[in-house]
Formats: sequence, structure tokens, C-alpha cells
Amino acid sequence: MAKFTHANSCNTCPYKDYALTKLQTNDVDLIQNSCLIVNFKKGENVCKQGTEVTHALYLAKGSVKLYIEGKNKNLILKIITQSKYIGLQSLFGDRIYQYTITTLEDSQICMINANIILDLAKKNVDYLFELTRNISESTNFVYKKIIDINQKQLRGRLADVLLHFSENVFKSDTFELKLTRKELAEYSAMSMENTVRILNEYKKDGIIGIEGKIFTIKQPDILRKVAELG
Amino acid sequence: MAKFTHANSCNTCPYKDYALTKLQTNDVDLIQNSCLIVNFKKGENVCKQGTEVTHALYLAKGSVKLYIEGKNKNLILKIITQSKYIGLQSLFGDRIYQYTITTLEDSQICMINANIILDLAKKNVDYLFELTRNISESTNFVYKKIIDINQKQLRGRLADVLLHFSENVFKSDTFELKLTRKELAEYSAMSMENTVRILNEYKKDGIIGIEGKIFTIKQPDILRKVAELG
DNA sequence: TTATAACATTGATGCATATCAATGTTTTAT
DNA sequence: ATAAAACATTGATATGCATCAATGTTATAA
Repeated sequence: MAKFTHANSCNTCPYKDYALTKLQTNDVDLIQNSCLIVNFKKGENVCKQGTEVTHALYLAKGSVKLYIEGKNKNLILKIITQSKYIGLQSLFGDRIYQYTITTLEDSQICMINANIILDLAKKNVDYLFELTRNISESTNFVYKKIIDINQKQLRGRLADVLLHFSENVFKSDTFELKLTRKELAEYSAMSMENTVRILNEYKKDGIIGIEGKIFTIKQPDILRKVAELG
Repeated sequence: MAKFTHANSCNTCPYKDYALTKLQTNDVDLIQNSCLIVNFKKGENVCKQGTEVTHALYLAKGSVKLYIEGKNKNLILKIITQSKYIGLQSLFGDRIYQYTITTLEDSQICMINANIILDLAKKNVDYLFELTRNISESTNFVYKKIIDINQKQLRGRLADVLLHFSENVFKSDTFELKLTRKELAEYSAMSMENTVRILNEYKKDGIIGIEGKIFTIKQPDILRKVAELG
């Protein structure tokens, strides 16, 4: 794994999480003392499905994919970008990672001893409340994902995914997607070949523009209609 | 909706949840004062997808299905049996139900004003901690579900579901499943026709026994193999 | 700098699964 | 008690999608 440094300024960190504001200064110090800032290079595993949860993971900088490794194929559940906890529910659940997390670009992850976080959570209800809110939102997101996979077919799913990136993740009509076609396929729960096929279909129809990894949503209304009709 | 009574003995209730043991007696009284015990008949909606979350729901007695309503078909995410909170993450998330919950038999649901639970959670960290653990486990369960749907095919999925009922839900080789074939299909994310077909396939092969809604797992090892191979 | 692997693209083929259809059975409601 | 609706079953058909195959392109490593 990559090189790391000790955290030394959690309170003034520009990537600080909102939940931290719920803690007293000396409690933040507790976190800071345990916190290792680890530099991951693109493509490295941050945690591995099936292993024990020993640390809370906070993505300070960069982006990662959270995915379940299957026998033949993977399923990417979430793309997470900076200043977010990743995989909080594993701290409170059965303490075994149900998924693997891999960086999509060079990233900085804060790793804090799980028991320290749990102890703090047990002592600071406002802090725990924020974490719980976070986990709940995450659960709701997965509910939406599962229903997309179950109910829509390829074109609808891909339209959904493109809109999601445009509207929720990058908040722009044009965005650079740090995913390969294969990863985009794993995120949309379809084969890589069909992902390519449908993307180019949308491009030919003038609904989107593609220039390598730069995507442009040209006709969001049509895309929305496709997403809706499934 | 059905008739209801006011709760009057939460502390000594035989269906009491473990999380309640984390509260002081007078805090339990707060819950008790707000708690309505509502009697639902089989097939009634306990909450409805798209509506606002106003109450915490606790399934004291009976059983329910939690499902997402799609355009053509539904997807049952969980079957919940007695003495369990249902849909806790909706209290802490965006306060809109992402799913509908319907009773599978006559059931008693305790409905407690959402804000009272949230206030208690904000004051009793041990209580909140139990709720959070609950939500986290629920998230992990959905992760498993999503991967089953995505990675396995019909026979494997159905084998999985049957084993799950036998091993986790009813903890017995023989069990009465309070689901119609259609609901079993919605739980396994497949068509009703194929559910029937494969069930009878398993029956012919002597892997399971079916007598109406009574299922017997006769050869769990074979079933496990089918589940594994997908 | 070159070799090797991963990525991207397009077409052809096969299969798993949903859908349609027909018919009998069991609930549910009046 | 009877009608209507939901449930259950089995077979035939259609199709959406993955898989296979072939080929070009771009990263990555030695």
C-alpha cells in the first residue's frame, strides 16, 4: 500500500466532514491522533470484500468505486467523491466488508481506528446522529439502485446513470467520467458491449456527446423520457 | 384502517424490542404515551411508498412484506416477522417512504410519533446506537439481495430464497410460507410462472416438498449447491 | 521504446427469461 | 350460496440481453 502521514489538523482540514462539527475539540483530537492519511494511487484497493473492518474510512480527496465482487462480474453500487465517509454501515453491522472499495484516481483516505469512532459515537449522540443519517441515506440510495436494476431495461438504466452523474454527482451538463466503459457497465449492471452500443446509439441520435471520457448531456429531456419509460 | 388501542405496558410487553432496554423507564413511558397499537388485517398497507414518514413502525405481532412498487411489477425486499422495527432508515433519511409495507397476516403494529423517537435518540446514545446497528444490518441485507439479483439466475435465486427462509427466518426444515406464488416471485425477482415451474422442478427432483404453503427442505445440500452455482 | 495487456467498438449468435395463452383451483366478497 | 376475483399450473412463443468473435486503439510496464 501507499505511503501515509499522521493527521495533524483535523479541525481546520478543508476536507473535514460535517459530522465532525458535532464533536468537542478534544474529541476531534482523539480522532486526529488515531487518523492516518493514506495516499492511494489509482486502482488500489482501499478495503477488500470479506475482510474484517478495523478502520473507519473517510475519503478526503479523490474518488472511489464501491462494488461487490461476484463470480463472473462486479457490481458497482456507488461512486464516492471527496469529503465523504465510505462504508459507514460496516462499522455498526457485522464488521465484515460486504464490498470492495477501489480508487478511481489518486486519492487520500483518512483511516481511523474503528473502535475509537465507535467509542466517540457512544459518547456523542449528535455525532452518532449524523453518522446514522449518513447510513440511512446510503440505504435509500441502494434501494433506488436495486429497483432500477430490477425494473428498467438497458436503455433506461443507462439513461438514468448518465442523468445521475450530470445532475447529482457533477451538477453539470458536461463532465469527465473517471470510469472505463467496463466500469460504467458494472455501475449500470449490464455488459460492457451493450454499454458501448447504447452510448453510441445516444450519440448518433444527438442525445449525448462523447469525447473519450468527457460526456455532454445534449438533450436531457429526451434522456429523462428514456429513463422514465425504461 | 383498523381499530387501535393505546399502549399501556411497553416495559413489560412480551414483544418489546431490545433497543428499548437501553432507555430509562421514564423515556419508555414517553414512547408508551405516544404509542398506538394498531390492528391491521391481512393485506392492509402499513405505510405507502411516496408518503411522508410521520411515525416509527414497530411490528409487535404478525408479519409484513416490505416492497418497492414499480410500474409493472413489485420487488419485495424483506419479509419481516414479529418484534422488529420496520423501515427505521426512513426516520433518519429524507423522511419519505421509498417503499410500501403490507401485512401478510393479521398483525399488530406499534406506531410512535417519529419526532418523539428522534428526540429520544438524540438524548440516549445507547438507544440510538441500537437503532443504528439495526439500520446497518438492514443495509447489509439489501447489499446481499442486490447481488443475488444481479449475479445469479433463476434456479440459484430461488434456491437461495428457500434456504434463507429455512435457515434464517423460520429456522426449520419445514415451514409455512405466508406468501402467494406471486409474492414469492416478487421476493425472488422473477416471474410468477417461472417460480411455479422451478418449485415443481425441485419437488419432482425430491429436493423440496410442497404441500400448498408448507415447504419442506428435503435435500439442503443439493439446494445449497444450486444456490452457489447460480 | 517496444511489447503486452487492458480498453473500446461492432456484428453475429444463442439462451435465459418474460410474456402470452389456456385451464383449473382456491379465496373473497356479496 | 354463488359469482367474481385472485391464485396456481403448464406449455408455447418471443425477445432482450449476454456471450462470443474479430479488430482496432490506448495505456502500462519492462
